[in-house]
Amino acid sequence: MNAELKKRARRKAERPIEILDAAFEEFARNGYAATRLEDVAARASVTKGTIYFYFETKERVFDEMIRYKSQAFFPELESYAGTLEGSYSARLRALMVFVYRKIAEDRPFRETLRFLIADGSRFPDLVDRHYDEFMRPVIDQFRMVIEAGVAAGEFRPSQASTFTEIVMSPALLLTVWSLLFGTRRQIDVAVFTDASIDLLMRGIDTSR
Amino acid sequence: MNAELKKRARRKAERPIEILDAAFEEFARNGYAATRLEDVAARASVTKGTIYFYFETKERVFDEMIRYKSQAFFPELESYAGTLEGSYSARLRALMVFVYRKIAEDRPFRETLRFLIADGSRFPDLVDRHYDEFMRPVIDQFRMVIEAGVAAGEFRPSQASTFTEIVMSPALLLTVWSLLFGTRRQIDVAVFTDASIDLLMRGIDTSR
Amino acid sequence: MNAELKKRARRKAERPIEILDAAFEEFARNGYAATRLEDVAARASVTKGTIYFYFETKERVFDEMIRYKSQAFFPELESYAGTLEGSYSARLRALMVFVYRKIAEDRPFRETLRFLIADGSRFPDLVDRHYDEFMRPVIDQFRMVIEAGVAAGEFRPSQASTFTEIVMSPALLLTVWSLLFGTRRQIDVAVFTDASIDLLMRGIDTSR
Amino acid sequence: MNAELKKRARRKAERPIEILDAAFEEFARNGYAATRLEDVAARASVTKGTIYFYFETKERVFDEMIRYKSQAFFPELESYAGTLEGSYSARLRALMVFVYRKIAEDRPFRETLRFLIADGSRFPDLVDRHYDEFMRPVIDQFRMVIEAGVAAGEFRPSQASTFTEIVMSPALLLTVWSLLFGTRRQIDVAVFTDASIDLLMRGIDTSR
DNA sequence: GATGAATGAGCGTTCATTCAT
DNA sequence: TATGAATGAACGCTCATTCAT
Repeated sequence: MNAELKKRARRKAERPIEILDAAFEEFARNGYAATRLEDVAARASVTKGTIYFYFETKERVFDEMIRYKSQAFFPELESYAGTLEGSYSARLRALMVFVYRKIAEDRPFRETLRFLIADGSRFPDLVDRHYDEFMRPVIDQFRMVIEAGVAAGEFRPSQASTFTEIVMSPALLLTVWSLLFGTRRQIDVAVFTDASIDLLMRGIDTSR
Repeated sequence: MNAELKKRARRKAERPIEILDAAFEEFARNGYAATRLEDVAARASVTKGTIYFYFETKERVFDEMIRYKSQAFFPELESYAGTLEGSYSARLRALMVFVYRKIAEDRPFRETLRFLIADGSRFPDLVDRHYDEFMRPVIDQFRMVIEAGVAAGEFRPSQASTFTEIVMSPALLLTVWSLLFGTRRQIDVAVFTDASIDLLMRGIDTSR
Repeated sequence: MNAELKKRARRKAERPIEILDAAFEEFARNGYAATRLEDVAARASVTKGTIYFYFETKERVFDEMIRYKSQAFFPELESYAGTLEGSYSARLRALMVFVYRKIAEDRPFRETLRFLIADGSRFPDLVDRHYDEFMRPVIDQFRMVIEAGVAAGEFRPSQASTFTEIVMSPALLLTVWSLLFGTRRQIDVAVFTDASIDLLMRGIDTSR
Repeated sequence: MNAELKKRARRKAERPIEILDAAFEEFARNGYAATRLEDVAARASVTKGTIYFYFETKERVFDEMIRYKSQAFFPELESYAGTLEGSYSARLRALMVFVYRKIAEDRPFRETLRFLIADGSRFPDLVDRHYDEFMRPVIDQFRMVIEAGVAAGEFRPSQASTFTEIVMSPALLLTVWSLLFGTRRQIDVAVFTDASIDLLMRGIDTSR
């Protein structure tokens, strides 16, 4: 009976998470407005009323789902960045591989981007948060490596340090591609990443 | 009375277009599901019934709005590409400027991308059409210039010709940035374009 | 050109009839409430506006359609009744055959009954009219023959003269059967008529 | 509180029935298409939403209302038929009285017939069901008695056993009369029944 | 006479939200 | 905690009716 109790307690504690997981799937499938809380409830194996026990409104379910699903890239990134070593070129390459892979493989990240593009105007806080906790840290890490590389004479001085966004733009394209075409026009992430790195590092032009 | 007649006739002919223009604004503001046809009607200064005189369903309004708003980049691109001359490097730069500007300045293009990212799964035909009439033509133009440049020995052989998407990815980032942050974190398109071109042409790395 | 003019004039004169014919078909198919004037118009090869040129409202279209479709049985019946001769038994048989056939074969009659059963409460005048111009005359004719037959000693005195409805009830059953089951459970009208006549004339019982 | 609970539980269980009862009244008054679910709801003292909690569509409300209202004549008839005894003539009379009374007194039966005549084409299953559960059983009972009577030499062989419908046709006339004229031209059921029985048993004709 | 664009009231249906249990 | 019956506002869509041409 103690075991039973514990199981129940554990389940109780996990309820909100189960609901948010279900919400993620449903919102991802239909978008914010077209998702019915009833379907979220069904997917989480609870009833609508239960959702309202844990969350005040549909907006809150969405909001907290996003926060829950998009948390924790920041520390991951920082910690990875801390391990970088060797030439700045190697560091930049490694960072790009890391970020591209994250973006390409992390469905929650991808769908969060979809949510924010679709309904960001209704949830401006989430957009800001996404910038602060994903976009900016990534840009900052790129900038730091690039600036250090320039200082070390390894990279030529260029706009790349002011527009670090450029360096992550192929990764974003990968994401948008996936959001638009799903599995229909899949791009080989590894090869695409290599190509992007190659291009950004060495350029197209031979006339230098 | 002749003037009256003409005005009426002209208005009649323009009704569907006025409705689609209004639909664009409302769908852009709220997304597909959260847009009320009543609001579209009000913005177009007609009543709900009138919309249904011209369009069968809300879906059709959306679909035809997208088609109407995203038409005609293809010929524009082809015609521009036909005027390219000079070194392949110059041609590629010119093409990038042309495409980046289009993407950056054309709100219908931007919002169409938002629509497709948000509700593409409900309108797969529109997604395919967008690929066929925008993405692929752009990619093809880039590829042609790059391959010619490589053949002429002006560009080094690289993955750039197999992953031409990379070349347009900064432009896509510009779009997504705008969709996400609106005017809050605006990027200077001209400078960003220059930077992107510079980077893609010459690369970051100095070690060559 | 004179011919053209005449044709046009004729068509013009026939327009309302064409509309009422079309209305009959549509109302028969869907009932009053579920019929769209647009469909009536289409079937009559005119536009909705034209219907309103000839009829004030949908109710009037229905009303006039019923009057048009159910007219003229009265004189037909009277004139037929005038031709009856021979024994009263033969006259009654002939009258039953005449009435049964009319009911069985006349789709407008059948559908009118459907209309009145379905929407009679909305059109009480039509119901009264149907009674006055169909039900009562039929009953009266039966009654006259029966009473004359009784007076002549050919028929036994019975309730049949007060409840003449009974004599026409098999015909009504035929109608209802058709309205309910369409062609699914068709009854052979001729044989059924004979059987009904036989039964009503001679009875089931042998113990007399 | 226990009383409260019970009352609530009972109400909950009765809700669908209350709705169907209300639906019966409204559909009977206006027909299927012209009935507003809002009025059904009001009559049942609930809101529109509640109806949709119990029934999927307006069609389902109608369908289930018919099934609920027209159930259970079959067993009643069988059980009554089991009690018949005495001469076949007496049995047939008794059966006719039983069926005629049922038809005359049972408003749900009458209105069901109206529904099926009016909207049967939209609900073919209901029409079939009505045939299987009302028309055929009645016909079969009549046929069995008549055939037994013929076998016993009490009835003369006639078409009455192949067209048993004739025997129930006066009852159907009674129904149609009521559907058409309501209380305006009421027929005295008892006397009409007697007259019908008399006529069908003995016939009009004296010339035998 | 005839058209057909336009209206607007109305209805079926949905769904976020509430609340008694 | 959790349920699920109940609500009611809202929205897509329909269609009888009008009216300028």
